[in-house]
Amino acid sequence: MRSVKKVLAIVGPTASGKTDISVEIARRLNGEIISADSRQVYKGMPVSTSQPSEENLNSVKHHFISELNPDEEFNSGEFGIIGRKIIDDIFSRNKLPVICGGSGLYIRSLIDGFFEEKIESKEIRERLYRELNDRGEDYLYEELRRVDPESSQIIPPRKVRRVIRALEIYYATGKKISELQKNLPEINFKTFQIGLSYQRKILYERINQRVDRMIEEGLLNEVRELMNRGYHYGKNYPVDTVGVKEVMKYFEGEFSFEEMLHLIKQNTRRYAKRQLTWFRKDKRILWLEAGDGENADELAEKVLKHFEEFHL
RNA sequence: GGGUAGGUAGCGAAGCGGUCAAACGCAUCAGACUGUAAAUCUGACGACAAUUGUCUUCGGAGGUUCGAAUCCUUCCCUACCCA
Repeated sequence: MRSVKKVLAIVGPTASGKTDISVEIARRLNGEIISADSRQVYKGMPVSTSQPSEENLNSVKHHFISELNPDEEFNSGEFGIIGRKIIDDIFSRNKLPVICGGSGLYIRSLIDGFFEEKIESKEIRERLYRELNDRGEDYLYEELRRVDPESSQIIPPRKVRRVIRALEIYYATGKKISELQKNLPEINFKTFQIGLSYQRKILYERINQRVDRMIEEGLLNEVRELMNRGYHYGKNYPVDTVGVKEVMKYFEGEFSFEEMLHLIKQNTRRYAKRQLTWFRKDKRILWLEAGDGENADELAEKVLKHFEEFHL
């Protein structure tokens, strides 16, 4: 008989200090970090996405950091599939997988699994976008209602992208997305999720400070470089990122430096709020009140204690 | 001292006799979301009851009117201009 393997996941909103804590823990428990962050996977934006420091990257093995160019597509489904392979591999080397990230959907895909069929059709998707243009979103929604009523119940009419994705799958395979979504993969590990929580006010202060630091660390140069390489938030989704988009608009003269700074902070706060809404819904997460002054070591200590007490 | 423009809910800003608790934007809060998720989308937002409900608001005080944020008088304040 063998016990089910345990995986540790550290979640929380942006600027909650996940990165430092997870590195500390990985160090102590002989772990490797699986970054569950939809933007840190990309190269060329270490400052804007607050990637782990060079030092951290060197001291602990990280996965899904700086692996793709901003014109390469990636998504939560693929992340889950590849991530699970990596988790198996980490276990096979007798190490502990430590998931760390703020992209809720990615984490869900990784630890709970989405259907694994890879369905993507550029042509169909393009056709659907053309239809959207010509006939509007109501038309597409009607189409979905006809083709996959169950999904149309779940997907709000205004969420065009999801309507399109559902239709894309239907036309590419003849299968309904609502049916596919019932085929969840087997997950051979159990995840203990711990969330870092702060009083809203403190979190917002941390966010504001972090944005100021990003400027000092060369955010503007980073974005300039992205632009020089031809990336733009209008055509490369990975670059449609808080902190990048605003700087691009600043360079394009859309607003002043002050306005840009203000907007980055504001949008980051909003992002954090959405993350909290997402994570709050997952009742499996154990929340750890992080307070203000605590350092990564102390917090890591607490996380470890809880992790040890977590039994299946 | 004179002139002009203003003072509206957390801020910005509409409204200029009834349909105004008062448009709209922002901030804030709450929520949805299984393959672009740092994205996309929804709702609440004077107070209280928390669905049709009640109460207190539109610088202050008076007044006109069946009825005022909207008209009149007066006072206070702000900005700019002339002294």
